[in-house]
Amino acid sequence: MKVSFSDLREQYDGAFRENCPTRTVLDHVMSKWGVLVLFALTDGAIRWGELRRRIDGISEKMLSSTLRTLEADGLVSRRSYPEVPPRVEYALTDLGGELMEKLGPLMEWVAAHADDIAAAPDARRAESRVGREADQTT
Amino acid sequence: MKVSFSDLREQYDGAFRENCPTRTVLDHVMSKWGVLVLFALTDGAIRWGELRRRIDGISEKMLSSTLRTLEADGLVSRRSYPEVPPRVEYALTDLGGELMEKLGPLMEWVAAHADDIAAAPDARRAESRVGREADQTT
DNA sequence: CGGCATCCTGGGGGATACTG
DNA sequence: CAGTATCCCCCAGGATGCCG
Repeated sequence: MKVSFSDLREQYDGAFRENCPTRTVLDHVMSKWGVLVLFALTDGAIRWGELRRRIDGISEKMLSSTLRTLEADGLVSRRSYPEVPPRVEYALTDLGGELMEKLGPLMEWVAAHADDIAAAPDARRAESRVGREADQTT
Repeated sequence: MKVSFSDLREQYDGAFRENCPTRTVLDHVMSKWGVLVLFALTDGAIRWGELRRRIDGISEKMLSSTLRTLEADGLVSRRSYPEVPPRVEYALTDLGGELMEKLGPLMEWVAAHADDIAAAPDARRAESRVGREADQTT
């Protein structure tokens, strides 16, 4: 492994513990819709309806609740204009922006390899990284 | 936004479409346990029981199913030794290793800011990134 | 030890209708 | 337009038990 996760684990091994805040954040950010909503906001502030249209398949309920969660987490900001008809814009906070910088490379990688993975036969099982000599029971 | 998500979106805007493979991968990787399992494997191959012990709160069922999913995705390899008592080791595949390289910085960031976010009052709502002049209805 | 099989429950999440 | 409210369903996921 090129990345020293050991260091991370030493400092934040609590990530593996149930009560750790990391778990919560992970659950919010990595939730089914969390990533997509955050990702959809990377262009800048957009309106509720636009968000809904951009994220295919999301229901009003989930969009609302996801936005509320992310807002409570301080990752997304909500700004409503006292107009009629009502207009509300959502945007990433500075914190959310930082997060997306980390999330960006990941999304790119996933997008690039999605087909490989989705189409993955179990043929790839042989491609083990462990350099051990042992029988494959399977 | 410092990252050019626009480029990504142009090429892979399907990420927002329901049938897109990206969605599937995201759901698997970003699932409640997916990240933690992958993360726990970054030290190298470890045994089933060890995994279970490392990931606090995971049930046998979820560990098994998560491992099977990730294995089918070609991100994790499974190697069983024909011994008695049985021994099975799991490890990241090359693909899984690549993924974790992208996931690493994210995890570090999350771990570092988890407390901020978890403890986030709605006070942070004011910290909007949009430089617009408008009334805050809330 | 390393699992499946089974049962069961909570809440994630969709559909629809209504409101400011 | 931008939500909230309500109903309801489904399955993620925990608990338990058994097997190779």
